[in-house]
Amino acid sequence: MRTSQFFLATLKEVPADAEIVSHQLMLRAGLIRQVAAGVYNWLPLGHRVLSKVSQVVREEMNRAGAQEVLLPAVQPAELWQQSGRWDDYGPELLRFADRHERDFCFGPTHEEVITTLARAEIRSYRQLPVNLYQIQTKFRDEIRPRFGVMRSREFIMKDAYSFDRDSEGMSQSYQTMYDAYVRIFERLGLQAQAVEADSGTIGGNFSHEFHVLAESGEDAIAFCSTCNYAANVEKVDLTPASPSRPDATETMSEIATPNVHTIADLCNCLNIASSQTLKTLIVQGSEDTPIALVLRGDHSLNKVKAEMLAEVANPLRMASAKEVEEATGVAPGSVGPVGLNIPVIVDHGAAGVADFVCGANREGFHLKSVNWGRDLAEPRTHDLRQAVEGDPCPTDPSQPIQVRRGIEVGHVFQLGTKYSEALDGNFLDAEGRSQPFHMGCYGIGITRIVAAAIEQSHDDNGIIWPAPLAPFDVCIVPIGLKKSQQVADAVEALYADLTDAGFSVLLDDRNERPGVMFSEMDLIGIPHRIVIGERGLSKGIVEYRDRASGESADYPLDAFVTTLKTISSLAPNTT
RNA sequence: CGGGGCAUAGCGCAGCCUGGUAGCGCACCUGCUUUGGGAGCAGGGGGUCGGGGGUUCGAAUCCCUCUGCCCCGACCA
Repeated sequence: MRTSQFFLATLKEVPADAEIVSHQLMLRAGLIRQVAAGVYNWLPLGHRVLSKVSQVVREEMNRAGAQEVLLPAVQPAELWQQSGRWDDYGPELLRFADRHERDFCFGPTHEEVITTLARAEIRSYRQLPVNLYQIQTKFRDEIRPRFGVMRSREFIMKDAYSFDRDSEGMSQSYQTMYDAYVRIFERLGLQAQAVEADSGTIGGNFSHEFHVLAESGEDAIAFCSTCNYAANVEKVDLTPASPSRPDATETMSEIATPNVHTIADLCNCLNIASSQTLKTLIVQGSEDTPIALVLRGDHSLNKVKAEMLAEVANPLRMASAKEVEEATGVAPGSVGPVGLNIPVIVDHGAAGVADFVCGANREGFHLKSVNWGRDLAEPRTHDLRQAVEGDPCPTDPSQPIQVRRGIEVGHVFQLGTKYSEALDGNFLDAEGRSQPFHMGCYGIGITRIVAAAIEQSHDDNGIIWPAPLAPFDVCIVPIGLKKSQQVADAVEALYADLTDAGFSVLLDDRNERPGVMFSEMDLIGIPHRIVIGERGLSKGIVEYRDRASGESADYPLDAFVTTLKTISSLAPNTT
């Protein structure tokens, strides 16, 4: 490809709306352009990268025994009504009606469609197991799309669904996919980490996320420093092996705290640590009654854990100020567990504090030196809080966990029979009995991977593509192309030779100044650069430069194709 | 959905407070010069000032309204 023919759309300035480096560079390098909030055009350069990602994913899925299909993007409401998700999925599901006023949605995921397909076509255990996948555009009407294609509303996802006769088979299919994912991220040149995860709204009971570690990541991942435990912080179990609490040393008293409604205010006012305070959150109960959740002042509520409680509404909803007042008799900010006549569930951390400070259920007052089992009943405890750095590792409690940020690029779930039961996805087993499929589902964010790769690999000059993702393998920058027939001849010959050797080559044949060409080739991140000018040609050499290291060296022109083959095969991430 | 902000040339912005000729840098076009890290000089093109309504002799500027986009929070792959 020649730059004079190629749709290059680079930007010198950083677009004002782009926050994170991958978004900035994707716009500047001309990979994408925004069309609407969370909706993007993929320009030729970006599309080439996208194709590289898809191709690697496709090859590894095929190798793992999965078969590619293409399911519809638009799905009828009935399917979602049957699974119950028409109501459960919420406003994130983009819904619309056709000309006959029939309801449809734009698929955010495809469990319903695939299960219906399997129900129709798979009748016998002899046909199992099956794993079907697609690479397709999804739409999720995110409340707040941000960070470019990192969290867009329209995005491309590889989603696979496995069908097995029993849970052992499902576990095997799951493991096969897990292994395939490890290979995929390795081949893509990404440093990805598998972590234990919550299965969220997709449902199911066993799940791992694959994360690319990056400061800009939206998820927090807990690692153990010694064992190989790694989990989304939402998932970290903080149930203590042996609950303990210091003895009470003081007598409870009520103190005036005018205008104090936050933990920070309270700590300032009384000059105490937030770990010595308790906060009381009122949430909607699963019946109509509100529930009080009590946490230490310095801890925060983990929604996933709260939602696991039978008496808490799922999804979790915080009570409004008005509801709090109706339930407790006082406005938010003054609520405490003492004398509360709604159900109270206390986090293990909060249950371990003695002589604590909490709201007095009376405007302008707090209680001080409060103790469980004395000033109020021994609490009903549960694991409710978000893990933080330094919490004990669930596998080896003697070790503290570390918390790092990650970008979720893949997620594997064991679904079990949730969808097959809801949608009558059954087959006949060897005894002729009807059984529901044991399903698994496996997602990879194709578009997000492009952004994640850039987050992980860039410098001040632009993108540094891992070789397997690069839109072109090598670029040729001629010096004095229009002036020197010698340069023009050498460039054309090398371009042809490299192309014949199987490299994808970008030849900068514009009449630009060298600085412009260097800057743009750096920005778009081509791994290998060759500079050809009269100066070198007179000695029979060309200059080679490695984008990642910035190191350059001169090589003889006549054997350069062989040289580049050697160099590129030595690079850490080769195709 | 709550809170905040922005909308003026392809991009980045000024002008608005205090109403009166729509501007700057980059990009773009032409010419000359230049050619190893986003060139110099000269000339040039390009804007319903997000839409609608109002106030006024006169609105980018003041008022009302709608829309879009961005940020913070709750939500999520």
